[in-house]
Amino acid sequence: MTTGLDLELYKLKAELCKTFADARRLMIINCLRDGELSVTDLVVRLEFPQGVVSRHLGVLRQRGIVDTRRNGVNVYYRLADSKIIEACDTVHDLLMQQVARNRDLAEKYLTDTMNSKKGA
Amino acid sequence: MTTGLDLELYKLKAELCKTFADARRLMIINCLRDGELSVTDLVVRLEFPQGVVSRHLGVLRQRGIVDTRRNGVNVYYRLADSKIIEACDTVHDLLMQQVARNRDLAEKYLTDTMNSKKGA
DNA sequence: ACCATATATACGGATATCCATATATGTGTA
DNA sequence: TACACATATATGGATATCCGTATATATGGT
Repeated sequence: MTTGLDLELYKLKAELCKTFADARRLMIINCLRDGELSVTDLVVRLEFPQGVVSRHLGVLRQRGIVDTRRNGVNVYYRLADSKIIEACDTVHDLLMQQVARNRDLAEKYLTDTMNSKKGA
Repeated sequence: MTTGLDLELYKLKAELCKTFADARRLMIINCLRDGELSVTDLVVRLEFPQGVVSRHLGVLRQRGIVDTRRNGVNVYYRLADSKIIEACDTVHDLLMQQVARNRDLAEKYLTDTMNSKKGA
């Protein structure tokens, strides 16, 4: 059977998710949504220490999320694949869905506790 | 400005991604794709130790990815939101895209090195 | 060659994650 | 109550992640 290979596949997917599992990396990706930016551009916009920006860009580069182009002393980063934006948007939608569900739950809970004091 | 709030938003998104950033959790989610399963069902299918399955289910439950239903001694888990499957599929597509890109790079590299020995 | 700027990496410490095993809890039944 | 089964959690250790700071490297200009 292909059980062993399946595990490998899921490990790769998990790696990919790990790449997105950091708030600062997500912010960097969002900055690159509309086109390439240099490291300094990102440092100015995000106000993270330069070393931090570079380190996260290194992670993104290593995992194939961004591509680079050097122009003189500057290095410009851009998203490697339009599907990355799609993935981020899906995460956004999912989060919004969760927020909505939580709101509904909260409302339901409050209503229930007003009608009868069984809630605890 | 809304900078502070934005950071919170990205932290939540990162949390969400972290939930998917584990091979075993992704395998559990995949098992639940076609409907609810009990913990024992999952243990049998995945052959992880029961404690491991329960722990990961706990993470998924806590982060709103799965809902539960108890029937006697059994607890049945199901995906909380159809968007979760969508998200997993997007990750799958993204991974496949990366694999394709790597293959193209490999081919290009091999071709280049066959045509001229400049490559190093 | 030397300097200034842009970018990348190395270091040490704090925190989080995951695992395997063992144990606790919860539920139905005799 | 006592027992069996299903599920959840606690413990301790190994590994990974992230940060801030400091330092290294790379490029272009003088």
